[in-house]
Amino acid sequence: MRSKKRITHLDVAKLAGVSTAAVSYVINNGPRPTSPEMRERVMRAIRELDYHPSVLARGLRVQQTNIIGFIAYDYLSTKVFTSFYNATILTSLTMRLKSLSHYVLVYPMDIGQDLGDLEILLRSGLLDGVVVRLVEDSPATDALLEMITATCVPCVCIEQPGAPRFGFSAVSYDDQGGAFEATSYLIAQGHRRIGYICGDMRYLTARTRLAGYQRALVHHGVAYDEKLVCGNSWLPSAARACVAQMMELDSPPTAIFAASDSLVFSVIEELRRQGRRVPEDVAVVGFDDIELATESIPPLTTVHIPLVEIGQRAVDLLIDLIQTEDHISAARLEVLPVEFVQRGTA
Amino acid sequence: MRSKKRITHLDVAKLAGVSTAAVSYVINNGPRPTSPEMRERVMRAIRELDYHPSVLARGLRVQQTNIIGFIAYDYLSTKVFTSFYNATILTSLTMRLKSLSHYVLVYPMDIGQDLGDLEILLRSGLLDGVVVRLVEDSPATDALLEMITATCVPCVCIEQPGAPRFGFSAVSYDDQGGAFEATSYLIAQGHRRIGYICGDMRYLTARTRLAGYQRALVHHGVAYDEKLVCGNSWLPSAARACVAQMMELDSPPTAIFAASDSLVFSVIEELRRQGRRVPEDVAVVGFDDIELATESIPPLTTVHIPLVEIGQRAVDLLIDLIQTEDHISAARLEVLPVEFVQRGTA
DNA sequence: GTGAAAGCGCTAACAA
DNA sequence: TTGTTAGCGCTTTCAC
Repeated sequence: MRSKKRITHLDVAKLAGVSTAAVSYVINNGPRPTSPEMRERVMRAIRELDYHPSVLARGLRVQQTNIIGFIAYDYLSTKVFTSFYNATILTSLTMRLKSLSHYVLVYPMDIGQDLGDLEILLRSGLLDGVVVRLVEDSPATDALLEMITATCVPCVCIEQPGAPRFGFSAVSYDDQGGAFEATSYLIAQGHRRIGYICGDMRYLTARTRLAGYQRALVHHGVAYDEKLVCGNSWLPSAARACVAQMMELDSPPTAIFAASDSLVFSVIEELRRQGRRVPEDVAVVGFDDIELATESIPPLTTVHIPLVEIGQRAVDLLIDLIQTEDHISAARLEVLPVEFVQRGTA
Repeated sequence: MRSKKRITHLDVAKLAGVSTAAVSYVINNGPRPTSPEMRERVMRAIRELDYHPSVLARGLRVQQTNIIGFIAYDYLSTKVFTSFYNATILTSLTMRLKSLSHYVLVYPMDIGQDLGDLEILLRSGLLDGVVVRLVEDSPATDALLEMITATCVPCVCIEQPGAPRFGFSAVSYDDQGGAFEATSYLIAQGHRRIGYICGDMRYLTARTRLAGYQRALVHHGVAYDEKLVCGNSWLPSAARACVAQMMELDSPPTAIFAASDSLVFSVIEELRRQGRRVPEDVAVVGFDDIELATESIPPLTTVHIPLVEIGQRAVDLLIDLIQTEDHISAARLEVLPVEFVQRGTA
């Protein structure tokens, strides 16, 4: 890198006794054919010198770096990667991109934060494209999307599609369908008093799941009781408080549907503290299917989100977008199905 | 990026009626002084054209990209970012580097995996430096460090220092001291039968904490009983099994020290399942001080690891290393203190 | 089939 | 004080 003089393709060319162009053709398998014999000479020289091309020089020349940005746009950027969603998606993106010889540059950002720094990055030419995880649809998010549009950097949204007018491709999952199915399951089990623990309602996902819950009630003719809907946070304390409150109702719930698995753990904890058994006294269903869901006793009945597949699809769409030169390929909105997983808590 | 022609410093120079060099001097505040008047003209042209420099071109020229790699070298790279440690460190690194106008490129890697791809990256000139999180000290890790050394890319290790012969700077924390203190605390509370739930013993940290536990016993003259040491996994099921087993001993533990907070949750769960109260019947202490530690009831007594500070220090050391041109500045081994936090479980 | 050379956008040494 | 220009290392058009 430093100190040592860098080996360039010129060194390789000299040693192999060919032109620099030839070296390039060999390395890239084109765009011009090369004789096997020259090929061999070049390869040997490369090995001998331990030559490694400079991405910078190549990038400058071809205007492409094979680096993709992951923009995690969330309320608390300091917690961004400790969140199950972002961590799982980041992992999935990284793996998929690695298999395509691409790298991932992470860029956490607070919702509402100044967009200037990100714009500098996007306009710097460092990134071939970005995937941005969206969690809501406020004006701040619109502003972000607006800015990205202006930079002309290929972009795919994840989890929440941006406003349609931006025309970005997006891959999300069937949040409402999952909530509908989970609730329907509980109804089918004979439950008529079903509590719903909302997550932080600033998140679109929390609202969509609530909508699915409500739609299921209506669909099956079960009365909606707002006393059975509670919470506005992803924190354990909030879930416990909600449970405590609900169970004091004259007609307490016989089942509880929580907007996330981590919420469910607290729900169960509080239920047990009150001496109630899960699922015998109160059935519980979660959402997410986090890793620990199968580890708990009993294992969680929940809704599986295909986060890994989401990351993979996002990568595929993005790479596609980048390759179709006039990247005006129609925006694709993919909504992956979720899967209700019946395990031990309901 | 594409489609639109890129605005270059030449455009700016023309519009401002100055030389391209002048543009560079203004943008970089040097290395030559510029008259305020010209400065103003250039700045205006930049704004007018909405000019953004190309990192690629700049990088090629100055051999510096302001991109740092984060190599997460662990057993299961597919789980890498869902781990509390990596996620927290990544966040900390990213934030610190952002404040220094640097970017982070993530590179998860399985222990023992082929090093070829990483070498290509390191030799590509894309990265100014790397911080690598180490969790053990096997030959595989040595091989990794060997390779990094050969590439001459500035490197700082995190959590575990590499073998001294590589001479890398490292920032870790006082694992053994923390375990010693936690155990000593329990002894001071009058406990003489203290169980220890090991994590996955392939991790150096699991072994070091065990050593701290043992040292504390010896130091305070408490008998060591190997029947009180159990486990070889970070999974909840393992912790529960250990607790179940220990509590059946003729002389069961009155306190349990677990190698991680997540383990503690399972310990408590199992204890409660057996109808025992925490901390009245059995005191419990964890390690890590994860976010949920304060959210549980009762809140966890645990050992706080300054992961955020570790990330920051690593960044500072690395940036320092990069800037001291002849980066042969002596390796610095920093061991940050941990903090025993007495809360509700012991 | 192969080589020479232009140029990607920038910085900094050299001139003036 | 400011302008000119030679590269950084690579790809690819153009000429042979």
